[in-house]
This record gives sequence, C-alpha cells and structure tokens, in this order.
Amino acid sequence: MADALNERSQNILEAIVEDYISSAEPVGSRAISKKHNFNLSPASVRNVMADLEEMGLLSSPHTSAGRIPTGKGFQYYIDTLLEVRDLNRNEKQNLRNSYRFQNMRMEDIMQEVGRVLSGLSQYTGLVMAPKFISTVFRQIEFIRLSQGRLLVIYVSETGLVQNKVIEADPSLTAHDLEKISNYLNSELNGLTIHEVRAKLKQELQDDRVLYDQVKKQALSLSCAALQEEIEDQLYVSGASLMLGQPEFSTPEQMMKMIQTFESKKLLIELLDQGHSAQGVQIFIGSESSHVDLEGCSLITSNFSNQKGAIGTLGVIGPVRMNYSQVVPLVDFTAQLVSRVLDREIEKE
Amino acid sequence: MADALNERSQNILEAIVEDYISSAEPVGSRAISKKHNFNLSPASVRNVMADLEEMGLLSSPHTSAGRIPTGKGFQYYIDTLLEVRDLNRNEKQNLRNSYRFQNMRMEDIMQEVGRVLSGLSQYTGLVMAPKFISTVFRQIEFIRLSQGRLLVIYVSETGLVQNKVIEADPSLTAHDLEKISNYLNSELNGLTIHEVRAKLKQELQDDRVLYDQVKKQALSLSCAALQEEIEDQLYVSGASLMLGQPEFSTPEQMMKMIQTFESKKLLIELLDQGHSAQGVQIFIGSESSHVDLEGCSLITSNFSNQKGAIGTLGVIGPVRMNYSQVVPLVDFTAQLVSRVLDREIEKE
DNA sequence: TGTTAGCACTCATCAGAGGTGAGTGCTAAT
DNA sequence: ATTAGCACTCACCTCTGATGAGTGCTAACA
Repeated sequence: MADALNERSQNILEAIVEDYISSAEPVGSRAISKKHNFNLSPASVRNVMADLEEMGLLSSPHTSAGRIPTGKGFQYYIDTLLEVRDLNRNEKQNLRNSYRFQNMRMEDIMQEVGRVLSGLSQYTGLVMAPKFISTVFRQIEFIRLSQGRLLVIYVSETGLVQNKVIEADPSLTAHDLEKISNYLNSELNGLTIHEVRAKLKQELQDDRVLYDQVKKQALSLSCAALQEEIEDQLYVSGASLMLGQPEFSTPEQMMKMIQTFESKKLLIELLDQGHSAQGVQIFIGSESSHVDLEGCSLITSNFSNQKGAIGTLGVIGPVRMNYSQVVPLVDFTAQLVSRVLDREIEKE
Repeated sequence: MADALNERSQNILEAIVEDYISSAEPVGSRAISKKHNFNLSPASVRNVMADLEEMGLLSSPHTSAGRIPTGKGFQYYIDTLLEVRDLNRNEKQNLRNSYRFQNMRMEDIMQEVGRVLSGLSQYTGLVMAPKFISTVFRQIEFIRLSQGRLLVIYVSETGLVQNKVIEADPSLTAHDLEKISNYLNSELNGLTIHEVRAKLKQELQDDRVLYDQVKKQALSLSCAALQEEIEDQLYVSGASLMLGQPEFSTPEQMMKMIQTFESKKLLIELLDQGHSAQGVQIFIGSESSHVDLEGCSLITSNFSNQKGAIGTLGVIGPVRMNYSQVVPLVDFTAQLVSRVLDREIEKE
C-alpha cells in the first residue's frame, strides 16, 4: 500500500522529512515548492500533501500549520528513501583517531565509545557491555571476606572484570580456595559462560564427583558464582544533549527523559531487542512502543569478537534524527569496537 | 556583626527561612505575623525585615514581593538557628531497614546508599567510593592480555575491586606472574596504598634488589600498577528529583544542572573539599562559589573503616533544603556505611 | 486531465491594555 | 516601641486585536 507512492509523492515526502529534520518545524507547501526545484506550485504540493496525510505518513498540528512526518512517515523514509552512504577513507581515519583505546580498561573503552558517539552525533550515546552469559571464561579468583562470604572475581577473555559476593562454607581456607580456582581456571578456560553452565550441570550429575573433595567444592562454588546472571552494564553519555532538542524542551519532557535515562531499565530492554540481529537497526519510538520514549529514535548495532561475546552500542535521539549521518557512525564504530575486542585476546 | 541580632530578629529570620524552605516562594510580612504567634503586626515585622535586608540576610526579588533569604541568610540560619535533632531509636531502625547490604558487591553498596539517600531526602544522592590511595591493600592479580599488556586487578581490604591495564615485558610468563603476585600479596598485605608506595620507593633504593629477579620484577610491576591514581568513583542517584525543584524548573537551568551532574568533575571536587573533616559538612553554593551550582546546597559526611579508607557521601539539593531532616539522614548513613565497611574486613 | 492562481478561512503567536492582589515603605497616631 | 492607615509598586492574568503563515476549495488554464 504505502509502496504505491509514485515518484513525485516520494520526492515530496523525502523533501518534507529532510526539511523537518533540519528545522524541527512543520513544513509548508511553499517552502517545498521553492527550495527543491520540482517545478511545482505550492498548490500542487498541497494536493500531494493531502494524499500523504490521508495515508498516515504526514500530520498537521493544526489547520494553518505545515505538515510533520508521522512515525509511519519516518519509517517509510528510512525503509525506502534513505540512502546511507558509506564513510570514505578519510572519514574512517578521522573516526579511528577519535578513539584512544591505548591501555584502557574495558570499562573505560565502553565509556569512551559512548562519549565519542555522543560527541560526534550530538545525540545521546549508549553502550551496553557484552552480556555476561556470552562472555568467554578466562579466569576466576576467590577472596575471603568476613563471615563465610566470598568475593568472586571473574575475568572474561576480553579483559572485562566483574565481581560478586556469594555465601560459602566458612571453613574453606585460603589454600582450599587457591586449589579450587586453579582447578576451575584450567577446566573452564575458553568456554563461554553458556558452555560453562552446561558443563557444570553435566559434571554435577556424574557420581564420581562425590569422591573428589576439591572437585566437589569447586563445582558447588562455581555454580554459585556463575549460575546467576550479572546485571547488564549500560553506559549513557551526553544525556544533556537530548535536552537541547526542541522536541524535549519543556520541563515535563525533560524530567521524563532524564528519569528514563536514569533508570536504564527501558534502554537495556530496547538494546536487548536488537541483540541477535546483524548490522544497524533502527527503532522508532512512536506512540505504539513505549510511552516514555515517544519521539525518540534509537540506532543500534551489535559488536562482538570472534569468540562471540556480544555487546550493543548505539545512539538515541529525536525521531527527527540525522539518520544519514548517524547510521554510518554507529555502523563503523561497532566494527571498530569489534576489532578492538579481538585485539584484547592474546594470540597464543 | 551578624551575631548582633536580637532575639526577635532571629525568630523572624528563622520563620522566614522555614517558610521559604517549605513554600519556595517569597515570604511576606503578613504571613509571618499570622502563622507564628509573635504577637507582632505585619508592620513591625516589616521593620525587622528591612533591617535584616540591610544586613544582607534577606533580599526581595522586587518591591512588591516578599523576602527571600540570601546565601548569607541561610548560612546564618544553619550556623546559629538550626537545631539538628538526633534520630530516635525508631527512625534509626527504619533507616537501617532501608538498606539491604546482604551479599552485595562494594559497587552495589555504594549505589544502593545513593539510591536510599536520594529516596529518603527527595533530593539527589551522592556517594564517592573510598579513594584509591586511602584503601588498604588486600590482593593483587596479573592477567596477560595481548601485546605485552597486563590486566592488573587490585582488591582492597573492604572488597572494592579495581582494575587497570599496564604495559609490561611481554616475555613474562603466567608462571612468572603468579610468583610475582604471590610475593606482593604476602609483602604488601595490610598496608594502605600510601604506605605501599613508601615501601616500594624504599625497596627500589636497596641495591640488593638487583640480584633478586622475582623481587625486581615484582617491584617494577607493582610500581606501574599502584603508582598512578585511579579515577574517583562517584555515584549520583536521583538527579531527576533535582529537576522537580521549582528553582531549577526552567529548561536552561535543567540543562545546566544535568550537565554539571553528568561531568561529575565539579561534584568530585566539592566532595573532596570536605574530605579531611569529621562529621556533617554543609556547603552553600552561593554566587561566590561555583556558578554551575548556584542555588544548590551540599550536605556531606565522610565514612571510613578502622583502617582508614575514607569515602564521602551526601545529598545535594536546592539551598532551600530541609536541613533539619537531611542532616541527620546523612550523618547516620555515614555511620552506618562505616560500620558496614568494617564488617567486610575478615576478623582473623 | 493535471496544474495553478486566487481567495476565504483558520489558528498560533505576539504585543498592548487594563484589572487584580500581594506586598511594601512611610507617616502619624497610640 | 508599636501599629493602623494609605499610597504606591509590580508581577501576573486576561482580554483584545493585529499579523502572518499556511491551508482547502474552486475555477480557470494548458
């Protein structure tokens, strides 16, 4: 149906969307007929506009204002009109130079990526670290805290360090713990947490385990340490840039926006949705999807290393976003980060 | 000079400040003479107000509005009029129950404290983790990344895990690293980073070190790992509550506020200022101090364990803050956190 | 039949005018 | 010393009319 647009309608829709992207204001028929040389009078443009409005691609805030693209209109623009040009060599090099990953911890890299995404796009940058379950086991350490509580430190293949506290048999000595971690480090090295869990489950069913004290303790400890999910880590950068956008300029909208960013829950949910997809994904936060992100668009892409640890990064901005600029930025950055993750792994 | 206030002036100033705290609106003479039974006519109150204004404790936005306390006025109120009542047993127990520190990582505890501070005060909660330099050495681990880069994991006595990446001789084997970390773990245990540095410096000057390969490598690695500062960790909770305050309700002020919170730099600076003090401290962000925090007040207190790892927590809100409620909250929370830090240390 | 000029109409936005009320400072009476 | 009385100030609200951008419709035109 929407594909039934003839060329002229498409051109006009495109012109309206692009004008609206740069002005944030309703677009009138006169402006379209003038700026873009279609050789059409405003009246003709108006006719087309009326058709587009009927199809649900445009809307007018009130009778005597111009037209604004609807969510559906943006969707159509993105799906069929948007041409994403690749970055040229120069731009790629510039982007590479923007990132300084020398001797950075994984956390810092994530944060830095968010900062640069935000800085270059002038919207809000999001980076979600690789999910715990998809990371590859590298090393585990146990440190005794008081009262039978153990600090577990887990390091993934990519150098991501995570820790949690678990309850444990208070009679375990430091020496026991060392033996246990040595055992686990040699047994589990190179497996994803996913695989680790499968292996643990299998071994626990093996009766012979019962007779090997170290192995038994090791299994029960690692179960406690690795079975549960570790909270997702989301880095948000440049939230204040969002507040500068005219569509979020009222105090109420600002409040809502900051609250949404602060809780992170909704953002993580959204980033998760694109988690299995390849390449750049675009979500348009229309009326249909979550209320709290009405008027927002999210451009994301996954990054991963060769062993499969998958994270997601992206940019969130107003629906009226400069897609032709942001899409390649997100795309190339994801590739870049993927390469950095691979670099972290020691080639042995 | 300001202390030359007679009792009536003090009472009126107090009334004005408290009315203003609860209403956020200029306070008029009529309201004062009515609500507080001073048995004074509005006209008399006005006379006193005029005096207080002359002294710089009050100001009027324009001729026909009421009076607003100035920064100096608030300062006076805090210094000489504010009575901070202690929490009673019930309130203390409630507060204790608000915090759930069971099996939490240090990071989570900090975040949770921020959340609770913010939730109970309805302002913005701040928690700065103990400074790296003040923490007590517990354990260090080295993990090889690619290209001669080492991941250093440092665990403090309180279970705070920090990591960084350093360059290192690529020829070091995993076995070497284990020997080195074993050496360091036994040598440095129980020292603050401050003391560690002194010890390293001393040992490096000892010629005999040159002949002990392990010791030499250990020293050079630990220097690289522990010499530099690790960035301060600041947890900000409930920034959006700040935006709900009428004094920051314009879009511009909201933007400024969020930017200030986002960069964290200024906040860290401020929290640092009270870092050596004992007990609750109050900063009033008047015109004199930083522009970005004009109209804000900061209530902080340090927390520390017996070994001296010092962090800071607090609440930031409008100058027009409910000091009599927030001060005991901050105070008692700091005590609570201190006790939790001590609990983390294994009694051996 | 598609295009366009012309025209009446709509409606957000802005500036100015007038009214309202909270609050003040001053003065004179208590 | 305190206070009642009063003129005065000024932010705030509402009403008004003017302005102009933009629309929809109709009739003329190629």
